[in-house]
Amino acid sequence: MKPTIYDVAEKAGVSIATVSKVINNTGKISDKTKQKVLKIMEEINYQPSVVASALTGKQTNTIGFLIPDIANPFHAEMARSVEDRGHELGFSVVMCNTDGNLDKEAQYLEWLQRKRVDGIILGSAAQNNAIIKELIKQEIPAALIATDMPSLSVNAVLVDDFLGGYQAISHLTSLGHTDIAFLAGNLNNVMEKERLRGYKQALQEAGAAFDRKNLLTNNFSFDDAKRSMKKLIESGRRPTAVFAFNDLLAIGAIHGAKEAGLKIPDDLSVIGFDNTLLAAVNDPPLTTIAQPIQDMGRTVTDLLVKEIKGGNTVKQRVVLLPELVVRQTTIPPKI
Amino acid sequence: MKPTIYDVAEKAGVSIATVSKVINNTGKISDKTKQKVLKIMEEINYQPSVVASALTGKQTNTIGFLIPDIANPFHAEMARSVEDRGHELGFSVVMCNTDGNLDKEAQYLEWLQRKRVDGIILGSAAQNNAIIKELIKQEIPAALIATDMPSLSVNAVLVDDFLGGYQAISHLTSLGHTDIAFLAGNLNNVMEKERLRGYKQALQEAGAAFDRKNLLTNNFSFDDAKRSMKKLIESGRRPTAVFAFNDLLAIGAIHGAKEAGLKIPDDLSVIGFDNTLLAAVNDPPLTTIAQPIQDMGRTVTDLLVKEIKGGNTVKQRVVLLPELVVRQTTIPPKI
DNA sequence: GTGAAAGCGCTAACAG
DNA sequence: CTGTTAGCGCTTTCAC
Repeated sequence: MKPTIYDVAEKAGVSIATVSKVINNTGKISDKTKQKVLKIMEEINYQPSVVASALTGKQTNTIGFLIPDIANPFHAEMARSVEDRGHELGFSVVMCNTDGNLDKEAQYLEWLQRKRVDGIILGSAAQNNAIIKELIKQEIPAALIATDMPSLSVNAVLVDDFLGGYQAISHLTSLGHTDIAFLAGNLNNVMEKERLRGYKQALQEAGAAFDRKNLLTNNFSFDDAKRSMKKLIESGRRPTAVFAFNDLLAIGAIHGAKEAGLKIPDDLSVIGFDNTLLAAVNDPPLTTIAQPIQDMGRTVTDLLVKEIKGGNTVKQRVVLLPELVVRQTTIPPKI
Repeated sequence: MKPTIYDVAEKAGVSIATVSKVINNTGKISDKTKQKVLKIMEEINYQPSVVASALTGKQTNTIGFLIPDIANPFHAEMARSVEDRGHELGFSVVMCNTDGNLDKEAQYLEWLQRKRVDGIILGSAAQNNAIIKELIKQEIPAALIATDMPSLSVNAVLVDDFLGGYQAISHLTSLGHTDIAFLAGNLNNVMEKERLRGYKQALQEAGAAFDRKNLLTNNFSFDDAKRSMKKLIESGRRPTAVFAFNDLLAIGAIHGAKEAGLKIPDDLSVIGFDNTLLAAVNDPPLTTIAQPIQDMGRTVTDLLVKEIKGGNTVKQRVVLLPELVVRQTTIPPKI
């Protein structure tokens, strides 16, 4: 059997209360008994049960992390930084893949509560904020990452998507492009809408007109992006540049364009978003808008833990700024 | 306050024991009281505490998952499938990034035990099996994934690395290559050694000689792979094909080769390992040896859960077979 | 400084 | 069928 606090107490010739105090460094105990207890704990390799202490009202030092899909490099890198930071702060993180599915989300949330996690990071709650409201009502610390919920009082960290879109297009227009396609997803979320706004703004500032036909939607998959790019080009439309919603789609677009006979970047400049591993590894290396993924993960974790520890701290919304990373897929258009 | 079993009991006019029975579907209770209790639970939104029930000896329905690095696509895909399967079986999974660091590993292991996870999947325990022995001694269900521990009695799922190496090289020799570099990592683990064995075997069967100079090591990073490939070529050595330890390294090699002025696959055939997203997305799409990542994750999870539930079941070692996926980076050598 | 004792929310005999 | 009761391992007053 695993040793309990009673075992320690007995062998050390003290009461369990005393042992508890040395474990938690609370109350007053003489240095002598403290050492004695410590020694015994060491000897019998005693590990205090988190379960038992959680039952008495203490925290579980666990946070739940809801993400759409850990296999997606963007989310994986995020998860990595959340886990790292969480661990530094003494928390373990349980991951939950929601696939953006509301039922799964709700199910996980309930499950996490039953496990008494101390707080929850929502990496995907785009569609339904009822869920978050519930969380707030139950007074469970929560924090959003890369999800905007303007009407809610929750800690959140996001990236300035408008600026990201603006930066991407400004880079392109400064190179001389004016006919720029936007390879979006379903355009149903704030992120995309903001980037689109940035796109339009930059276009306008460059004196170029916005052409509705340059707006491509797809289901966020590599293959779909590839297909729709190919189709676009084969249909005769021929923008000189593409701005994709993320690196994966950008690379899909590149593949599609190549299949349609174009050369990258000679015939088509391409810019992505996220700056994941994919962008660096692509050939030619992909110009992209970098999200500060590390910082985002770190920051939400800090925010959440602060709320867990501090009780009623002021909620904040941290907006991180994206950054243009110029690599080799964007050049001036060939006339 | 969150409702407890007492609240339910009181409002339903029964004892807590009765409530407990309907929660767990144990014992015998009349359908009538059962419905009544169920109704109340619904009404006050009662969620049984996992913590409390764990304290009475029941399981926590949590499994720990130790991985070197979730940001690595191979591990991320694995994590995804472990999480999916775990969730299907009613378990949540807490992830732990070890970076292959023994201290971190030990620390996490202790932490997980204190949390009373029901079992642990080791995705990285390559170097020190003392840790696993300890786990076994403590009678904590454990399972290994993609890690060989020949001398231990643990559940494990692995892929036949010898076969993988053999398949890769056979494919290459059948195309006519005989001068094939092996871009490995540090060659310190069984996986690499097995693949090397496969490499040698296939080479020999093709009547080609093994040349020590074709053995390249690196620190498992993209940049390092790129650098060492470039250096090799510039040094005048010029194999007609490369077999890389994983897709990332393969792509690194491609970049290095290109920088050295070679064309892929015209001047150099390249084959990777894993068949991650990277391979599919690379341009040209990378020929690779596919590991059945999904199945591996699913299988370990099943194995572990069976052990958790079943008690003393017979341990097994499941060896999955890799598969050659021919894409566009391997062609016959130009003479 | 230290210990006795009352829970935390739930499960599992054991009675009835 | 249903209820009583004794813990699970730990924290936390409150006495001494």
